[in-house]
Amino acid sequence: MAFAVTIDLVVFTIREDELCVLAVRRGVSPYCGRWALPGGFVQEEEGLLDAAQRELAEETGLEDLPVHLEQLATYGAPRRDPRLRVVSVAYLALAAELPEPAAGSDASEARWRPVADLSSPSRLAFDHDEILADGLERARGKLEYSPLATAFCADEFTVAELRHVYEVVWGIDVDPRNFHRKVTGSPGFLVPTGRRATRNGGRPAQLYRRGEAKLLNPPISR
Amino acid sequence: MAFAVTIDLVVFTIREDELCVLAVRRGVSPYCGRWALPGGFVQEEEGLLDAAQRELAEETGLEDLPVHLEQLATYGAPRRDPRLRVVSVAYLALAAELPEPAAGSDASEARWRPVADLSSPSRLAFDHDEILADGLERARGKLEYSPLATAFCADEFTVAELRHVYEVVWGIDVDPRNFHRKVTGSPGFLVPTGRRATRNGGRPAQLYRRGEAKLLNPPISR
DNA sequence: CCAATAGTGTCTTTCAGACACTATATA
DNA sequence: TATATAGTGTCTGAAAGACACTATTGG
Repeated sequence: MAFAVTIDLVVFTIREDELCVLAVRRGVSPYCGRWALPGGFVQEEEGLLDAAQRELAEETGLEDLPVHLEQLATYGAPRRDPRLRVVSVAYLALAAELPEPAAGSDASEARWRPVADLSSPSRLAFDHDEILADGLERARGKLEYSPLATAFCADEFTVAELRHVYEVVWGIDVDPRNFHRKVTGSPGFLVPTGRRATRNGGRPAQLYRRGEAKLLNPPISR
Repeated sequence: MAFAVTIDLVVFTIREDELCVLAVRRGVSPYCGRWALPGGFVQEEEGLLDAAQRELAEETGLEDLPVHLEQLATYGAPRRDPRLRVVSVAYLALAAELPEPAAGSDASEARWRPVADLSSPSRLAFDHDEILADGLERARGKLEYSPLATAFCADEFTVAELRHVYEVVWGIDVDPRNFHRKVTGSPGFLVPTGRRATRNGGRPAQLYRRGEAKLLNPPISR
């Protein structure tokens, strides 16, 4: 039995206080005209992660992206693609704010779409609603016990910017004082650069870079 | 580009104070004679989870197994199988103690092997060392914040038996008093049946069944 | 000066971890 | 009786959450 194997990407970023996902409008059948997650076929001599990185570079138009990329899950229901039997390996990517993407070969349009606009009966193509929901849940959960939130920030960032990531992804308010104490007290999470920045008036904030820590203990609870 | 798609199973159980994994000795090339994880090809009209359930039933010889089964990860390095391009979707299964398994069609032998015996340079076939390691890490992590440990227990079990699961999987001692307070105080985790049992002498213990809770909050920390 | 944001200190409650103690079975 | 295991109570230290307070900028 022969299968086609594809990669689908759930790429999140934060733009203007909203969690956004990279979406493409399909220009070919099936689901022509419908919004979908970006993706494509795995090539003959290509590993799965390699394929995900290639697709990500193609869709965003950028090389050497400073993004987090991890495998999410694999979807292979017999008729998820009406043309042929396709098994799709989904990857989750988190990126700092990027420029508006360019449309790829088989997409008539590519855009950052607020995740809130794609909920419920928004009906992405194929089973992409399910993949998006799984990606969102993974991202939300991982913020708790990993330093993943820094993947949404630029190379240098303030504690307030990092806190903003949590607030947008979780959709709740976080106490600035307790958050500050927690993240600056978590060893290896943040490294002060010595520089300071004034972003929105008020006292200038210390700038930080991601630290070496791979796990947050204790976690930050939702 | 055509791929073969397979399922590989990481099936854990606890036997005689040891965490064991279901392993088969390969009877055909490649890796003939070597130990491997059980698995097989996904059929034409079969979903991935369906295939995993079918393989699990075939390998253990039992239907309607009361086991936990979840997708683990997907492995697709270009030359992980020397014969052809294979993408394998691995599933993690956790089961209460089961009888010694029967060998399948392409395996000369099937056995429960202690995980400790398969560490380091044990060299399972293909990339199965990596899959096993990923499965072990997933199982260990999930015990912390989910009621998954009950999947290793029979339908009715004592707090001591549940504690034993944590001790064997994590390889550490757990304080019986604090553990008892914690799990019985976690709402929806355990449901007392009213029955009692004497397993090893001493005061008989209350018997419990799994509750409805899908998440443990706060988690039990390693 | 005031407004706004950054960052610290302090109090209360909750919970993990250590462990003494009581309860109920078998030999 | 002794012994083994089940289950409860209590103390201590760490950390979460609430929030008063100080610090440093711009207007």
